[in-house]
Parts: sequence; structure tokens; C-alpha cells
Amino acid sequence: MSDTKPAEPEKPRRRQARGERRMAQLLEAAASVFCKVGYTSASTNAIAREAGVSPGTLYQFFPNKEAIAVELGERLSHQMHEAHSQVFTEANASLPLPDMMDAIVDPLIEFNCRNPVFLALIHSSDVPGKVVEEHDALHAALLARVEGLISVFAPGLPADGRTRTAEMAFALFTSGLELVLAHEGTERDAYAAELKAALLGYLGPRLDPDPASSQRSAARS
Amino acid sequence: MSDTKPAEPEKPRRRQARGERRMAQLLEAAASVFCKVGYTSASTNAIAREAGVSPGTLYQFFPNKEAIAVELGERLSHQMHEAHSQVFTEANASLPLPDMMDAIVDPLIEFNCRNPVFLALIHSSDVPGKVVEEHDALHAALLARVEGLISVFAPGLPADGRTRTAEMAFALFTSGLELVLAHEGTERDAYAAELKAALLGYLGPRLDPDPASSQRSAARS
Amino acid sequence: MSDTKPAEPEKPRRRQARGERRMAQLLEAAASVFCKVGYTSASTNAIAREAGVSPGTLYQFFPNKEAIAVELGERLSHQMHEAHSQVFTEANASLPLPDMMDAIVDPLIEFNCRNPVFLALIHSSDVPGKVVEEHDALHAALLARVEGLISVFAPGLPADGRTRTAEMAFALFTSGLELVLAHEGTERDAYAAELKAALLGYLGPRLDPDPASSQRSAARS
Amino acid sequence: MSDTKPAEPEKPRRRQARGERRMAQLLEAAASVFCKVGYTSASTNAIAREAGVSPGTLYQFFPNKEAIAVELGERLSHQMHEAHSQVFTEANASLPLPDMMDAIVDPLIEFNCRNPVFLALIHSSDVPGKVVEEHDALHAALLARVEGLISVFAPGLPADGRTRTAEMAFALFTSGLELVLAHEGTERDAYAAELKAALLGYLGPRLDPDPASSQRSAARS
DNA sequence: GATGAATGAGGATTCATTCAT
DNA sequence: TATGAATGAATCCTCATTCAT
Repeated sequence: MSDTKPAEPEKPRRRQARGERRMAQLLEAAASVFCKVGYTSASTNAIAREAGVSPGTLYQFFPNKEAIAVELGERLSHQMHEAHSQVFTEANASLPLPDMMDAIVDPLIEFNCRNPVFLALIHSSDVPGKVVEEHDALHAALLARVEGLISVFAPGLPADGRTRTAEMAFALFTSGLELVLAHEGTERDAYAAELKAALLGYLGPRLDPDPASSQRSAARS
Repeated sequence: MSDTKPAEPEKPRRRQARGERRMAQLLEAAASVFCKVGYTSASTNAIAREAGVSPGTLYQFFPNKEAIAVELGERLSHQMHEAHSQVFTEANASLPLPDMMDAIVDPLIEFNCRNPVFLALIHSSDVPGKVVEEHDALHAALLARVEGLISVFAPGLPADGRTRTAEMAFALFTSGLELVLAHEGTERDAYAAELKAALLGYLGPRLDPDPASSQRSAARS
Repeated sequence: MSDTKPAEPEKPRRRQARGERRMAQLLEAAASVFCKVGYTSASTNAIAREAGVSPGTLYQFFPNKEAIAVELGERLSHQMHEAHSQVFTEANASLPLPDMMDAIVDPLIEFNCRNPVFLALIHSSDVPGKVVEEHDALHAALLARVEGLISVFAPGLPADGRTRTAEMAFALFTSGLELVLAHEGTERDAYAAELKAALLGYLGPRLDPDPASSQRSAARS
Repeated sequence: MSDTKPAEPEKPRRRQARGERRMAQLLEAAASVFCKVGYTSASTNAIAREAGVSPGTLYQFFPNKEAIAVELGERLSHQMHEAHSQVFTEANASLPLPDMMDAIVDPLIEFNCRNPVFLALIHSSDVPGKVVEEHDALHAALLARVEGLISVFAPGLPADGRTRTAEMAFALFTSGLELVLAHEGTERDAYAAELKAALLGYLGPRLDPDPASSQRSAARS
């Protein structure tokens, strides 16, 4: 019993240093390839090549192509969550709606401009009928966040209406985001403005004029 | 209507008639396969199999896979154009905005519900960055139509703003359409309503209160 | 309707001439490779190479490696059946037991010497626990034949005993056959004699001294 | 018995003790994997995983996959030898033949039921033609033992006949053993009886009615 | 026109083995 | 000594496309 692991909790796996780096490297390479050719057309060999490693190495870290996308999606999801969780502060708690929209959407746009794979991943389960299980987790998680936001700002909506509104708003956002990412410089900004206008136009009439701030703080989680 | 071969009793070239039938057969099969697995994952062999012909036959009508999508897109585009060109009549010329939106969008939704490939094709050039040349023709054509409509209803918009508005409205429409197609029955209707609400919310503030009917007739082309 | 096949039953597929030849060629190549390295270690690429065709061609005729083995097994099974069905004639109906054994086993040995793959295929589902479904069909078919023979010569055996006897006799035969095939010339003959001796020694005491000839004729099917 | 390291309290080299344990651990894992998927399909990575160690560790003890099988085979061979060397005692020296067969074969069957890898290893050089060098050592050793036994009980046989008889008996035994291992409970016992009957039927007529006991004692080596 | 055979590069994935740490 | 990362050739199989018949 004593030789199979003397239960020292601080060294479960030390050598992961190199491995952790490789994993990041592979995810970066995958991001690059996914952006270039899309998830479906991306080949694991191409990802490995882009990362400068052999195909076998890739499979030491990921069991298959999908796992790469999933891990990438989760990491970006967390990053985005962190970057976005500071949105609801007292500072913008009672802003007028357009400014509120800026406060919410601008960081999202910025994040996605810095991480264009994210959109590629969201679109990766693109075949409408064939839902790819694992891929949909990302979609579902994001949708849940949107639905949470909506339930804060429009608490009066019934459940099914809320889901539809969330789906629609999410669809609107991602498709607008695609336009934003397709342009650069001032054009990009102009499209960002369009996107926010569209969201405002769609969601504005559905929102409560003044939701309680206590409800808003609940959305911080 | 006249170009779809309404059974002319003369027999100038029966081979071409048969060829036309084969082509339609292949396009139908392609539509089915594209819907099932998406353009990228669709194999020409699968299309030929679905059509009940050999791979060689397929290549007698289309030089490659993309040409199938292009031809399919063009045909559907024409069909949609025909189905939609009757929208602007005196009857709905001066309807209130929401009814006008119904009059414009409902036929489009209906058409896409009957021809779900269309959306698959629009999304077929899925990689945001990598524009696939040929595929984009469809996108460009549709966009031009949207831009035409917008220039009718909002003639005050400058050219670049009009393009952006058109792109945004088109993106909004296609992404909403995806939701519509993903549901059935009353849910589908509800999503259609949501989509129209989004379009109204986005476009409403940009539209002229009363565009001249003469300009409207120009949109029929 | 008339162009999709005017129902002429004599030309369902004509071009199979070349294909049929290829198939035989591939099966021959597979036989060779299976003999050389065994089923498990045989690669489809190696089979294609041996047949002088590209990997893709192989897959035009067989969906996977197992299908090759199955088809090969079935063809050989039929051949053996034909070569063996003439064993029961009046000539040897009432031979003494050892001569009867010669009459039955010698053609089997000869067949297997001419087609050594057969034994390789029988052994192909070799992992004891993991029964490979399709492969077992061959095993089951052969076993059934053995059981049939036994029920003719030893009609008094109960069902479970008959199955066990059949399994044992079959195992004995195949393992002895392996020895036979491993040698050549007079050595081979000597091993064949040993094999028959073993079968006689095992089955002799179980057999009826004089089974009715009517029952024997039933085994010809 | 003395070579299995019966816990000597001195500590000349503890590393080797630990190494010995690792080795046993690895061999046990290999046995498990070989049984589950067969030798050919067993991967060294799978064995290492089953043993709870890294691939590198495995290669610190064995130069390659085959060496694992060889070592495993040798150890089991020794164990079997020990378990079997006590068979020839005065008690059963002059038993009637069937009882003698029980006395010899039953322990072998029992041993193989407890160590099913053994059979897997014997069959591991499965391709009849392609003798795998190292693997055959096991085969040769076992065969030699069988030949020894036969030369005791049938001293009159000429050398080549003896070899053939030994090969045949060995083949018969291993193939019957496979059947035994494939069943459980009373079925297993029934197959064991069948196996012994087959061996008796084959070897019985070849054995001397009363071999000298001095010769028997020679078989103990 | 139609067929189906042929191609061969490329896809995901595995595996025995080696090596830096 | 143990680890786990690294390798790269080899595995099965697919696919867009071509070609002889």
C-alpha cells in the first residue's frame, strides 16, 4: 500500500508542466486552424502540424478532434465569463438603456474580436439537424447565460417566451458578430453599432423600464 | 414559369429533356443530402446514390461538387424571386409597418420552410474568413435584393449605411430563419413572429414613414 | 417511369464482368495475405497491394476487412460442401469404420491443403472471449455440419452430448489439420494418418455399429 | 520453490525486490490484457495502463512486447511444471489407464482454468506458417514435456512417430482445453471429460500395457 | 448518356518504442 | 526508477474525380 502512492497530495503529476504548455500550444494551433478552415474541415494532422508536433502527440492530450473543440470552447467560455462578470456594477446599474447595452455588449464584442475562434466554435455544430452532443454544450451554456440576463431585465416574461427571446437574441448576436468580425477598423465599429442597434430594437420593447437592482446583482454569478 | 418547360408537344431534342430531368433529379438528391449532413460533409457519391445514378452520371452534369450547390442556389433563388415578386401590389402598398413586414417576410419564411436547403446553401460558405468565390454569388445576389428593398423604404440612407443595414438585416433574417426551421408547428410560428419582431425593431426606426409608391414599384425587378 | 428501367430482367448489371474478376482477384490476394500473416495482422492496404490495386478499389467491393473474410469463408465453405457432398455413396455406405473415416476425412484434408486460408479463417475469430459475430457464422456453419454427421452415425446421443461431441471433434480436426498443413510430403501424410487415428479413437466408441443407410442418405443435403 | 524469493529478511538489494514486484505487477496486467483481447491486439500501453504504470516503466523491465509474453510463458511454464511434477507417485503408478489419464490431465486442466493466459500464449503465435521465434520456445518446451511423457508410456515408438504423437496429443489437448475454458460449471466439467476421452482414444492404443516404474521416475525432471 | 470500376491522397486514430526530466 | 511526453509510420477507410466500356 505504501509503495503505490504515499498519499502526498502536492505531487499528483509534476511533469504536466511541459504537457500543459503543449496543450495550450495545441489549443492555440487548433484555434488558428479552426478559424482558417472551420471546424469540420480542420484536420487533426493540420492542427498538429500547425503546433509543430506529430499527430501522435496531439492524441496524448485529446482523445479526438471534438475534444479539442470542447476544451477550447470551455476555456474561452470561462475567459469570457470572467471578462464579463464585472459588467454589473453600481456604476452602470441605472444607466439608460443604450448605455446599458454598450456596457453589456461591448466587452463581448471585444472578447470575440480577440478570440475569433469562439464564433467558429459556436457555429461548429452547424448542420441544423445533426446536433453534435458535446458541441451543443457550449451553445447551451451561452444560451443559459443569455436567458439569465433576460430573466433579470424582463422578469415578466413567461418561461417559453423567455427561451425564445433568448434564442433569438443569441442568434441575432452571433450573426451580427460575424459581420463585425468580417470587417476592420471603423467599419468594424460601425457594424458593432448596427449590432447593438438591432439588439436594442429587438429587446428594448420587451424590457422592464426599471428592474430592481437587487435582481440585477443576482446576475453577477 | 415559361422556362420550366411546360410540356411542349413538339419534340426538338428529347435528349435534353431527359437531361433536364436527370439534372432536376440530381439537384433534388443534392438538396436532400445537403440538408441531412450539410454541404461540406455531403459527398458527391452520396448525392449520386440518393439520386439513384452512378457517380459518373453526376459528373456528366456538374463539373464538381460546388457547381451542384451553385446551380441549386440559383434555381432556388429564381424560384424565391418569383414567389416574392408578387409581394408589392396595390393591396399592401400602404399597409401599416407590421403588416407590411408580414407581407414581405411571411412568403420568404414559407418558401424557406418548403426549401430548407436554401438556408443550408446560404450557410454553406461557412468559414467566415474564407470566401468561397462561387458560393458567395448567392450571398451577394440575396444581399443585393435586400439592399434594393431597403433603398426603397429608406431612400435617405447613404450608400455605406445602406449596405451595412442590408447586411445586418440579412444576417438577422438568416439566423432567425434557422431558429424557425429548427422548430415545428406552433413553436415555429412563434419563432417566425419573433423574427419579424426583430426585423421590425431593427429596421423600423430606419424606414421612411411614407415612401413613394413609385419607388416601390422599382423594387419589382 | 419508362426511362428509369424498363424492367428487362436480363441486364441488371452487365459491367460486373470486370468487377467480378477484381473481386476474385481481391479474394485471392486476401487469401494469400491471411495465410501469410493471419487475419488480425492482415491489413487492407496489404491485400490491395497484393492484388495490385489501390486501397479505394478494395473498398468498392468490400465495406471492410471483415467482409472480405466473410465472403472468402462463404465461397470456400460452398466449395468444400460441394467437394464433400459426394462422399456418401453406396460405395462407401457400408465400409468398415476406418475406411469410412478415410472416405470422409481425406477429401476434407485435401481440400484444406489446397485452400490453406480456410483454416486461417476458422482460426480468425481466435480471441476466445470476444466472439466477432460475423466470423462466427463460418464456425457455426461448419459445426452444424459436423453435428449433422454425428447425428447420423450416433443417433442415440442426446442433444447436448451431441453438441459437445461435435465441438470436440471439430476442435480435434482443426488442430490436427494445422499440423497436417505445417508439414509436407510423406510427413504430411503421416500427420493426416495421426489425425484420422485421433478422430477414430475419439468418435469410434460413440458410433453406432450399424446405422441405417436411410439416415445416412439424409446427410447429403 | 526457492527461486520465487520467499521473503528473505536480509536486505541486500531492496531495489530488486521492488523491481520484482513491479515485474509481477506488469505480468499480471499483461495476463489480464492478453486474455481480454489476445496477444496480437494487446498494446503495451494498455498493459502499462492496466498495471497502473507509465509506458516508460514497462520498457524498463521488458525490451518489447514479445518479451513480456515470453517471460509470462516461462513463469507459467515453471508453475505448471511444479504443479505437475508431483503427479507421478507410487499412489497412481499402477492405476488403470483412465484413472491415470485423470491423474495426469486433471491438474493440467485445473492449472489452465486458473491461468487462462497460458492458453492465450500458446496460441499467440497464431499464424500457422509464420513461426515467431521466441514464442515458439514455449511451444517447444511444452512439446518436449509431452514427448517425454510419451516416451515413458510408449517406449516402443520410434523417434519420429513419437514426435508426431506428441504433436498430435498436444494439439488435441490445447484445442480441447479451449473448449473447456469456453464453458463454465458442469458444462466445463463435461468438456473436460470429453477432452480426456479424446486423449484416451488417441493415445490408449499406443501405450504399453505396463511400462516399468523406473522409467516413470525419469519423467519427473 | 450511363455505368461502375479505379484512383490515390488524405482523413482520424493507434501503437511500439524512445527520451528528457 | 518512474514518468509521461514525443514520435512517425501504419491502420482502416473516404472522397472527389476520371475513365474504359
